[in-house]
Amino acid sequence: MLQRRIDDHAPPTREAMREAQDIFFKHLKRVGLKHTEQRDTILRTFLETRDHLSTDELFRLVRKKDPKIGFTTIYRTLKLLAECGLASEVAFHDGVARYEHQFNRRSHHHMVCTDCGVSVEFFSPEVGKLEEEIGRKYHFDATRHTFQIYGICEDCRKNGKRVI
Amino acid sequence: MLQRRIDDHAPPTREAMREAQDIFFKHLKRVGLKHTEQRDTILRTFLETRDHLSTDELFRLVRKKDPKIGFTTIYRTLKLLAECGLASEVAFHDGVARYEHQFNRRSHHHMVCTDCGVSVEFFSPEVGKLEEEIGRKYHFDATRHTFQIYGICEDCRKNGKRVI
DNA sequence: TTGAAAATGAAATTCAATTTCATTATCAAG
DNA sequence: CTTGATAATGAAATTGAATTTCATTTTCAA
Repeated sequence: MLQRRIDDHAPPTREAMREAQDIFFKHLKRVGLKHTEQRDTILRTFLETRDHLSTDELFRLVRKKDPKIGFTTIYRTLKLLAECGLASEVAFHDGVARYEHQFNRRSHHHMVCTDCGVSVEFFSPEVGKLEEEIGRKYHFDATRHTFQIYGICEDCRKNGKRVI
Repeated sequence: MLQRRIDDHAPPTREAMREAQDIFFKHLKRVGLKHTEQRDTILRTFLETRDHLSTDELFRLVRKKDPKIGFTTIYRTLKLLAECGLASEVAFHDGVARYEHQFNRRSHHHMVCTDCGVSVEFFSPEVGKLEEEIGRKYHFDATRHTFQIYGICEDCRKNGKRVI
């Protein structure tokens, strides 16, 4: 399913980029991995997006910058980025894993159109509080949550049922 | 990943069972499908559980009652049950789709231990309100939501890191 | 009773996710 | 600088849940 976003998109500043690279390479050092050209290219490409990218979609973007970088490396690098908090997985239940970058982003959630796949971000601090509260109540060490709302967007409602 | 639940479990009354069967067979009729022995057995088996079952797990349970029923029929019947609201999919992100029955169940959410897989239900009416509110704000016709909290349960925290 | 339509289930297929492995690159120590 | 141990890379193979196919059987309205 196609994955547009209807929110605005500010490209990262040079400074933000350097800060993110710093986080990534400190993480690599910490877990005994190496700094490579490929990982850097992938990180930079990823930060320039604000979409919800599947591994394959990021692969296509990275390929424009360096056609020699393989799918497997994208796949593994996304896992590393998720490990150090620069990326997070968003599960929209359309059969593929998607990632969005989390650098300098406010905590947010998504509402997804089940017809055309478009998503909107929304902000809802209550949900974070709920996580903490419920965790405490049931003696879980709550680490994260997922919250998505599904429905039909205005456009799809107007245009009627899609054929494809 | 194994999927225990730590909530209580009341088996369905004979009356509840009949009511659910009624909903299912009315649905079948409505969409022009037929009433079969297999579908009835699958529904009854499903209602007797309150776990979060993968298709394969339900298949194993059904097989005890009628070893001739195949996996494919379970798979298709679960989709039908979801269509008429008797089942709903719960995505715990452990790589398999799970279903829980929704008949005579209060609206609830799950908190899942990322170590051992155990889950607890919790009740949080605020989340439903939030769905409605956000939908209105962004002009979506909101139909459903997913909300899960992930963390480490008390047992796993005490026992330390699992080996398996 | 009957025949058109649907259901069944074993097997095959699909496809994203993940692993394998031979080759290449990184980098800390000398 | 070397060097060599260790990790990274990427093409290809594998995995496994989800889904489809298809020949046969069952359902049920007329």
